[in-house]
Amino acid sequence: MPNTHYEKIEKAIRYINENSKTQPSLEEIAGAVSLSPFHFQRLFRQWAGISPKRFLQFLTINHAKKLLKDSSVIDVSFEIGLSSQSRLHDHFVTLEAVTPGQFKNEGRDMKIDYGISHSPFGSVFIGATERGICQLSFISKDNRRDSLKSLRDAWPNATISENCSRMDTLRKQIFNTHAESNEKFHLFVQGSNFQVKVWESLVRISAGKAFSYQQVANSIALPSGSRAVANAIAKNPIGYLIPCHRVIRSTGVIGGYRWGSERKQAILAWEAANVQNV
DNA sequence: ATTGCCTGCGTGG
DNA sequence: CCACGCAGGCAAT
Repeated sequence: MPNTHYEKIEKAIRYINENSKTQPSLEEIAGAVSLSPFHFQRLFRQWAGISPKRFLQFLTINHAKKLLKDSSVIDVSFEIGLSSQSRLHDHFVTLEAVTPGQFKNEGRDMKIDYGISHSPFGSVFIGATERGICQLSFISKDNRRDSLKSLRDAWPNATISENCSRMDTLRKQIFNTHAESNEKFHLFVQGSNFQVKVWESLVRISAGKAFSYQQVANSIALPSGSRAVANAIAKNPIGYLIPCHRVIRSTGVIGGYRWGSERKQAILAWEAANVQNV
């Protein structure tokens, strides 16, 4: 899956958003990403496993509203304490967290590997300690350096070294959708108590579902805190595995995303396509 | 579907 | 403490 595939997808989504009023045809969209309708079809089948037409349906406001309606309530009845488990696609995610204060005492001589690899949603920067994955960010050509910088800023005492092959292996496991993988991932994050609480509730949202910021606020018993929740979500250091892309506006608008709203839409539609294949 | 006004909250100084 | 800004919500159109 070359990176150019995702770039085309993203471009198509942007074009659709910008021309939503005129309801562009498939031919028109294909033209906007400089592909023949035939190649456009093939690209989508390869990338998402579904036709562009189906894919477009997953991008509509109606579909998003339906997701919100079907999702009901996040089950937050996990054990109190800083760990939680969730099924995500065909693998499990556990979350371990420290507050910045705790980290100050424990965080000496920690080792972090990092590397850049290629996902269905563009290049990813992944960082991992012995205790778990501590960063996953999507990168574009103009922010290549930022991910490494934020890793260094977050873990100033750590020994950080490049290990592309480890991250490439990890990347394959993370974005693998085949049922036999059944991988387990351990995440190791640093955040305020509030942030961690919010991130934990995100991990409990399974693929193919979506919640509004309001619903997440309800789930942590802070019904008036939707904006604070949005703030906390925006600080999520581990994209995709902490599925902040599954939180959208209550109106069905996909809303903002740290790594670009189009990418959020792409991931959601891709998940929708994969879930229904199960 | 789009605007504009409103909110309460955590965060950082 | 207090001021700030927010990846939001909601009502009106």
